[in-house]
Amino acid sequence: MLIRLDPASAEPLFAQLAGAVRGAIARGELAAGERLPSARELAESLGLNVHTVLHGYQLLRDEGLVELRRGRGAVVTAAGTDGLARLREAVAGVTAEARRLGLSADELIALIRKEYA
Amino acid sequence: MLIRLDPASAEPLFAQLAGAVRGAIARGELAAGERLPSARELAESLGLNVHTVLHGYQLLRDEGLVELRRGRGAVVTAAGTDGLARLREAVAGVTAEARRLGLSADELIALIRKEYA
DNA sequence: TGTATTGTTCTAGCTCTAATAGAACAACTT
DNA sequence: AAGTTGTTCTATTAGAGCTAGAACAATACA
Repeated sequence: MLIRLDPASAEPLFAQLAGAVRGAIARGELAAGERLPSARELAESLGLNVHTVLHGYQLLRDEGLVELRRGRGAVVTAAGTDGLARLREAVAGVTAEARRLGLSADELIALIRKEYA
Repeated sequence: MLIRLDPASAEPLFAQLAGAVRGAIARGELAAGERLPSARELAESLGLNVHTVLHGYQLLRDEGLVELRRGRGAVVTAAGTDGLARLREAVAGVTAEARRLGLSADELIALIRKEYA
């Protein structure tokens, strides 16, 4: 799993890291049960602080995509791997775009219904 | 044009302001050539600092949505409408993906609302 | 032309978040 | 039993966002 981070981006490093893992899961590059590198390991190879990596991992845990256990590390959950993950990314993209355009949830949903009909 | 800001949001005030104007343009509430309130005026009515409003205006200018001129203020440009087209494309992509996965419109909308919350 | 309006630029200070750093600790693996 | 790994704690640094005040330059308009 290749991870590229942009320190100059407005998006925080921990969020970029979480996004990279999220995308890898969505694209099927990471299967359920698979282990991510340990935080210390990944921090070393990315030139980041351990806390920054753990921050990203904890974000993924809060989203239900990975499980964190001491001594074992971060493991991809089964819920994170099905086709819904891909859809979720698409949904996130659309909502972000809609938000960026200042649209409310209802306004976006009106567009969706129109498109679905 | 009604503008609502949430000071508690993680999104900066200047970005929220820009988003509101952006949405109004996308929805056709603001036509090309129309003038926005002056920064001092809008800052007063929103309870913000002039610099914060100008920061938002300058963001819109960098995006090509408005033109800024001293003595005249912020004027909506003609290029202001293609953002909506981009959103429409994204919406089409998501609905296609959802259909492919066998989701109903309501199931998709549930995801959208969850994402928007 | 003269005057008011409006964006531009500058300095300054405050607050909060992100990121780094080091350390001790608890749970799990082997 | 020993090593690995996430958890928690305190602390510091750097930068963004916001506010504030002032002076300035270009435009609009009477």
